[in-house]
Amino acid sequence: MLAAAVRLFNTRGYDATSMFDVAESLGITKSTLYHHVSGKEQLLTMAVDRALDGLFEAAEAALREESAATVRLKDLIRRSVLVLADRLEFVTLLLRVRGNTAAEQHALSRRRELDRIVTDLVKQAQAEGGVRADVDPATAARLLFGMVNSLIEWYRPDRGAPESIADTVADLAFDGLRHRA
Amino acid sequence: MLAAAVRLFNTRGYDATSMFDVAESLGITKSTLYHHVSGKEQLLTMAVDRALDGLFEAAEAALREESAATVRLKDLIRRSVLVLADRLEFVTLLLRVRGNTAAEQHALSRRRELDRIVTDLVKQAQAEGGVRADVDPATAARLLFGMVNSLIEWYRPDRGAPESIADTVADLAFDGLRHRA
DNA sequence: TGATTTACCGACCGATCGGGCGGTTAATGG
DNA sequence: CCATTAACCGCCCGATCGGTCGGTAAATCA
Repeated sequence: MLAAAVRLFNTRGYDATSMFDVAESLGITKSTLYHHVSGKEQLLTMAVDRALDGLFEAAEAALREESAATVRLKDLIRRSVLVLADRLEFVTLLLRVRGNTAAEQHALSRRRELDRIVTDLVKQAQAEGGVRADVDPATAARLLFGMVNSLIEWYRPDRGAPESIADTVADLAFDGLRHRA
Repeated sequence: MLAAAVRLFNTRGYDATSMFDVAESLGITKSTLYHHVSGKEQLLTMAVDRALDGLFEAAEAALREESAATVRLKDLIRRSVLVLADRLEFVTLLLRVRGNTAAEQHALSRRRELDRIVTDLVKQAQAEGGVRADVDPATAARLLFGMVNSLIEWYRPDRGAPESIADTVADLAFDGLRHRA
């Protein structure tokens, strides 16, 4: 049910999707839908929470590792890509939230916390000499996850296994496009 | 007037912004607004066209250069960042269009054409040996512009000159995060 | 000056939306 | 077998939306 709603939210947009549309796609009436969920915003909240929980688990797992910050950073990227691929539709919805309601504001603040985690990790990796120090860590973190998050715009399960995409992304992030002899 | 509308569209979302909101932010009534524009969708169309025109000009200027494909690719990235920064709000709106109306479909198809241009350029750069050949050119193009396009999520004029951001992005894209001795 | 155009407004319309209410059928459990 | 609960529906509501219309004030032009 949540999945059906999220699919509609992503294709038509959250505002443009009516509760009637959601109900219809499930073969039930709007009244019945309201018997199961408390309202439209709850569907949104459940969906973005599902996305955020996955991303936080990925981040925490990467941070827990006992390896150099540079290695943990690369792993954070890889794990994030896997979550993106696994919970594609939920993360898609999350990344489109603009913060008009209290629930959306809360989602945005959790996203900012993720941003802080990544920025800190970049900073540590720079300090230990694994990452070039001539880029602002916050800028690097944002560009990095701009690249990762772009997956929601084009990734489809038939375009390769998540693991291989994750490797490509992490590899490209660290070594760049340039050919090396 | 267009600028005011686009600003509202970006902060509250296109669907969530009423024509009354747009009129109010201009200090006029809805009727007066309709005296100047033909409808809500026209505002959208004008805005995304402004963004697309800029991006196409950037792409064509980069393609016109008489240099190696690798250099042209790097320049395309740089020029695109400059357009993003210059027409930030228009591009922001463009990148959020989901294709529900005919006008939005048209915008999406122009975006896909840009994608093709970049993919082709990556392919040429790989053929001449300037870009590593072990990544799928379409994937590389999408990740690359995922990174570039993420600017709309965080770039603010006070966060550095567009030119320096453009250099950072192009540099990171080609050489990666890794520190080199 | 008089005529025409341009900018502007208030009032209104049909459609759609999120959500609520009262009631009915189907399942469950003692 | 009966009572309780869960799943379901038709119908309705108040609010809001994009857009229209008839008309007025101000600018422009002959």
